[in-house]
Amino acid sequence: MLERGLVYRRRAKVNYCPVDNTVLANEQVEDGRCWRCGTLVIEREIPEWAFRITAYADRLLDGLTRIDWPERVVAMQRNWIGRSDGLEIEFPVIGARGKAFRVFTTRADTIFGATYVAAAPDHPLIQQLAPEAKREQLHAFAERVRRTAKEVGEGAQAADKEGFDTGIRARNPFTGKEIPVWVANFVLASYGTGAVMSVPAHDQRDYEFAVKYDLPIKWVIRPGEDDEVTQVAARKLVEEKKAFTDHGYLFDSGEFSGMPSEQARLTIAAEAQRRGIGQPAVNYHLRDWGVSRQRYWGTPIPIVYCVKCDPDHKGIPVPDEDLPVVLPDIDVKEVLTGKGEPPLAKVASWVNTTCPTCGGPARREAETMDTFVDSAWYFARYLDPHNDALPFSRAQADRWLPVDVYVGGPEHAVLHLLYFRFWTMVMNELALCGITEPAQKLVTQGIVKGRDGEKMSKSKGNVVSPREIIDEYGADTARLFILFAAPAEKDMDWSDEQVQGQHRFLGRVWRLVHSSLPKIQAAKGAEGADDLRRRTHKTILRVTQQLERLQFNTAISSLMELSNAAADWQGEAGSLRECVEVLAQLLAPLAPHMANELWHELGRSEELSTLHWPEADPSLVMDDAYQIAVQVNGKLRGEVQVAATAGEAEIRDTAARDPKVAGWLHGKTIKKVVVIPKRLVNFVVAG
RNA sequence: GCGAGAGUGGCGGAACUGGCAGACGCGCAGGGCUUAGAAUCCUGUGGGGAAACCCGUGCGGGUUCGACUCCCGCCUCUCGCACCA
Repeated sequence: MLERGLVYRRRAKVNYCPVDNTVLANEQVEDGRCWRCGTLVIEREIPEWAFRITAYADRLLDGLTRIDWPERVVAMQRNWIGRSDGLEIEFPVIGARGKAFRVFTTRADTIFGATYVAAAPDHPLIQQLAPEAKREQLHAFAERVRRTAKEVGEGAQAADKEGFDTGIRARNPFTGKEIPVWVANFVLASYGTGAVMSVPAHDQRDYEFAVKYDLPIKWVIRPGEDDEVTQVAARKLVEEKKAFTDHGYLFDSGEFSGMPSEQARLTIAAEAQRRGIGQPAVNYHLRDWGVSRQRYWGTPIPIVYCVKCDPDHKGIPVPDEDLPVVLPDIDVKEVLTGKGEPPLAKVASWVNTTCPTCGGPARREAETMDTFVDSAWYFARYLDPHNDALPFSRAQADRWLPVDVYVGGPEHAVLHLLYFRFWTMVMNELALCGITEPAQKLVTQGIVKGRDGEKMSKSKGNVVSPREIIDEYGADTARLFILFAAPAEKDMDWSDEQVQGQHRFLGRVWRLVHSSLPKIQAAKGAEGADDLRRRTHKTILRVTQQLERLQFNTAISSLMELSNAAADWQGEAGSLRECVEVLAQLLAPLAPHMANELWHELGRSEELSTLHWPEADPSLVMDDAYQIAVQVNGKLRGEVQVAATAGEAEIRDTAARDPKVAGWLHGKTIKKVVVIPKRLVNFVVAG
């Protein structure tokens, strides 16, 4: 990856957690706080290693259309990558030859309405071009913005809009008018070009800023081609203190007047390009993935520094034959200073090494990688865990990958699940595997909430451990409870009563088998087609399907139904035997301990997980008679039994003869009869 | 504000592709077993009504013989993102 430029060392402002004493990636900061401990993150400038995930931004976006992942996760990733297509264009500075503010805009169609330029307070041109008298104030303003941003936490509730006239003047390249250049606290140096063209009439943010500082507001887009419509719209917007941000038609925009927004955007961009003052540009919200961590636990970064061969401190990769670099076996506590220094730096015997190029003394990189690096590819290591030459062999990768169904939590949508996809694309590029997407289907399971209905957390003290149920009722009950309570992808509430309910179910199955034993011991094999056998085989079919679809809750209720039917059964002992055996087999994935125990009680010695899954006998899955609902004008009026072989006419006649139905049909004209085989008959009558 | 998802009994939740709404479980009520309890078993359990029946899947319309399911317009809730130009 180093050779391919996919990992590089940079000096950058990083997110730093002062409690965990480590750097965090952008994805690992939630609302300005550390994802792990919730501490407000501070900004620090530390050199670090970073993965060039941004080089994959478009591939990460494209791939989303080819995988079967929940819409929610797909949307979050799309959002996070945040591709934005627009135009970069220059606003020349008046009185400073050759200097210009480059701005990024997605709304080139509104350029005739750009009445000022807003730059980030620390934009490089500001200090350089601002009049002498203003420099100090500008500097103070930039300082203040930086401090507030830190206090509020980046991305937290936005501070009030604040700005400052720099005294610099620029020219709107399309209107030719002189406009002021302001600095504003809402313009981010790290996004786009660090400066924007402000169109207060058509951008809410610019509008609020312009109102506050009394800057001109110029309308250039109107909702229709008609003046009157525009007047009405404008009045309403002024009343609501809103900018008109929709697309529409241009006016007061020179030769572009009358064009619809979409067309104008392209035409204006082309014109800017023709004049050599701008070109199309794409921006992403996604940043490169900073992976250096000042921790012990993590994969060592396999780089050494040699003063002689590498005076710029760029790093020399550890040669393949010396990989992997493993962590030294030390007592971690002894090297922790609590000051955020990498613990490994304190381990002289490990840090000091020889340079792979010149053989002279060298130092190892003492920082370790983000542990998300490990989780990005562990799935593939399972394919070939004993391979000590490669992460895994290509043959195994081709045989197994991609993962068919991956189960995880939605809270990792832009963390693990993003890195996971990126890493797979890199592995593909390195020809380690042939796939570009690691998991075809993603299922996001819900979380179990505490007894108070709140998300479990140690600080709230509402954590319920599965251990509690396991100790009191056993692991089978614990499993059934969790699976039964709600569909897999839904959050569920903890419920002590439901736990007991599952325990009772297992008790019923246990007693069912034991009370059946004397009856079925001497029984012949199951034969014929009685109700219980039909039910047994239908249940096989249903449960198999439900398990494949991960509908564990309904699979369990199907088993409950079968168990209830078996308990009531008065017929053939052979059918009962078959039923309880099947019950044990179908229960095996859900409550394995009890299922195997029962299997052995039934006189079978195998381990259930080694047996073939039961198969339904097709002849027993079909009924030879059905209960059919009878409606009159769409209302349920009766129920009749008809043979499976009955034709439409026969079904209709049987239904009409039913005494209850006949009462409703009496004296009416039948206008239409709808017959849905095996389900219902509907008589449409009048009069 | 933007994006995604969800609204069904007292509760968790069922209902394949438009075809008997409420499966299964919990809870509750009544009963059996027991000196009593625990456990367990049986019966009942959407609302109204004595009954025949009527009403009922967030609200209002629509399509259809028939709508929890499809269409249009709202409301509420949950989650995610949010000064990204």
